[in-house]
Amino acid sequence: MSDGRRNGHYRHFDLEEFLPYWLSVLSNTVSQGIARFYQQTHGLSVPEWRVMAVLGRYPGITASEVGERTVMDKVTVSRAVNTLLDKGYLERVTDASDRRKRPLRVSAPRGTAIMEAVIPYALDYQAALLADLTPAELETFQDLSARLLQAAGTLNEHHSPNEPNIPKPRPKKTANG
Amino acid sequence: MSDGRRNGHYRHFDLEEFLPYWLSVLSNTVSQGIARFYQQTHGLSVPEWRVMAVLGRYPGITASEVGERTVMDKVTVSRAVNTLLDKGYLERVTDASDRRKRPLRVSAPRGTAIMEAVIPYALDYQAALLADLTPAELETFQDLSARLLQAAGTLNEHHSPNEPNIPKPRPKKTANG
DNA sequence: CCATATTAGTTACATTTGCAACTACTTTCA
DNA sequence: TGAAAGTAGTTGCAAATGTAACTAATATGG
Repeated sequence: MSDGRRNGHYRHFDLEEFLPYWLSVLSNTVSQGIARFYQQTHGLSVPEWRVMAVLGRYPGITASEVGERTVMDKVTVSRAVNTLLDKGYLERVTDASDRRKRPLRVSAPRGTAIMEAVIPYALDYQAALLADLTPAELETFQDLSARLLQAAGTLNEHHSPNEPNIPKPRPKKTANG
Repeated sequence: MSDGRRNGHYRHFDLEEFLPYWLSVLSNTVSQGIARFYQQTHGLSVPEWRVMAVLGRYPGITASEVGERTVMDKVTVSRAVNTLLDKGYLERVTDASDRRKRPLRVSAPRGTAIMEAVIPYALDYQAALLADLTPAELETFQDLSARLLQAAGTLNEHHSPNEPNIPKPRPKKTANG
């Protein structure tokens, strides 16, 4: 029974129990607390925070590499990087052997100071979130998440909508449903 | 050790292992496939799809109630509802005993047809995502998610940033990561 | 009853975001 | 070599989103 009907009305469907929906709610709720912190107290947007975080860990990578690691598109990264440069939180040079590449790093005192303020808060926040879970449960959760992510990834490659039935109202990329 | 330092540089921090971040990546990846489907083939945005879904299940509720059930704010709901009315997928009346209230329902042939097309796809997509998990694992995942959501909810109420240290660069609400 | 507060829903404005097109530079290969 | 193709990053424009301010209707309390 995959035709969507059962006695004339459509198959039972509860948004609340629909995986994409409640993952979205969970993600937004979990992100909210920490995001509000670094936004309100340090003026960092989510993309900015992500850029700082990966550059803290991988100094000298380029914007493209930041994008790969953070799953953000290059426009988002570009804008975040430029804002952070303006704020003095990042330094940018030019790769002499390939002048398209602009390696980035967290700047000497200012950028480092921000990270030293935000990271402990982020780790404490995460610890508080996970306080109820045993280490085993956390590991299970990570494992199951990883498997779902894997499944979603392969599904999205192969399982694209067969053919649009409707005037194609302008393709989208965003998601959250 | 919660001061963020260790030998002069900040505490080890991996964005990839940070709960808010990877939940965001998971949520986006999982949502992408199904969202692309109903967007490209039926012209529904994420808020529109959510509105249709809850109205399919709870016919006759108002926009406010839709907002509560979908965790979307009233402006988003209002706009989605008006678009859906324009498209002929919803019907709206006025509550005689309280004329502020405008009960909504999925419209007779057109709205129903959309739902009959999208719901089976959504359920099949979810089934494909979960195909690798045993029923027990799914239940575990739901349980752990629920506990995380609960924890995040209470954290967000009580654990607000103590006091902004910086010129408050324009409060935000959005979150992810 | 009437002033005030509250609730449902919409509108306005400012930001954010995303895709496409663009510039600049490098690689490929004929 | 040098034209074509590819890569790094930016910019322009249009759509989506969020906050606050608004209208309309109802409830409350003196």
